[in-house]
Amino acid sequence: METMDHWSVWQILDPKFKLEEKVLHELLCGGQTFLWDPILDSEQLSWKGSIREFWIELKLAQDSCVVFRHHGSHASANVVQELRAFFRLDDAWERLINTLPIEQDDYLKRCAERFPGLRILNQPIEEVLLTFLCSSNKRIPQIKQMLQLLRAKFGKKTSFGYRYPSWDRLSKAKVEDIAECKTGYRARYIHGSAQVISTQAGFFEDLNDSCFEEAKAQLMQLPGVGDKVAECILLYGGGFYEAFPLDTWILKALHHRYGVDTKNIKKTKGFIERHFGLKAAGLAQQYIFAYERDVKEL
DNA sequence: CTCCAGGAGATAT
DNA sequence: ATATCTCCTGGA
Repeated sequence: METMDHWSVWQILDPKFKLEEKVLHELLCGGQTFLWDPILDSEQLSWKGSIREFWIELKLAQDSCVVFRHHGSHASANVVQELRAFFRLDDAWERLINTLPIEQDDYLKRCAERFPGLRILNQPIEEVLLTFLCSSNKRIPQIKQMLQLLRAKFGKKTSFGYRYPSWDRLSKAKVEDIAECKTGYRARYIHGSAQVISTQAGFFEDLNDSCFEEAKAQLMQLPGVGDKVAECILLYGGGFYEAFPLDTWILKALHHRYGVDTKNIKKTKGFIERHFGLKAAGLAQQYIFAYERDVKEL
């Protein structure tokens, strides 16, 4: 087998897009996406992963600029466009942050200062749905493994790897075959969701045309999609920054840092809306999540 | 060995 | 509404 390792030259993504190493790592390996692996080559850290059909390597230049190279024969301009969308470079992050109570909230300020430039990535919602159907009761390495197996078994093969499987393909898969991908009881969720999606034409298109509440209700009709998973899908795949996934880390943080009675989900959601607002609550969640996993105090 | 992790769903109160 | 139990798997 011939392995033509055909990589483009390294290029700057955007001269204004600079990040610290720990922030880029958090973005690519912190639980938003599960398609990137850190690579340590000759003391230079980089990350290899994929976005749709593109296979990409990212690293930081001396001046902290994010640089990339890509595999295969794609035009660099297309990869740039894809990466700009992925990192949401054209979103007004500064303005979003300004809607958060950073100045009145020392804790949130500390979180934000620990991960400057942290943002919400933009991923295909149909991929994010599969991702977070796999996520329940699982840690990042296990979720990664499940997705890798699912892609290898049901995804389209490309010259460099496997793409995310289509929901059409998953709808024709047997539960047992999905379970072989170490998905466990989630295999039923994936299978069941695939059945619903394949019988509802335009399922994902309708989500894009819906408001947050409507889209959430639609998603929660799918087996395996509860409140937390729905909020993840809407935040990472739907671009709804008001979404605020309540996982165990965040619940612990809200309880210990703000004294919220997190046993009471309604009170908790009320606090979130009052304190963080609806414009960028999801971004606040991301800062807090990254911070707490980093400091491991709770 | 036991425990439980970045949950959802069913059941019982 | 709220609490408790079970559901696969793998790592501590």
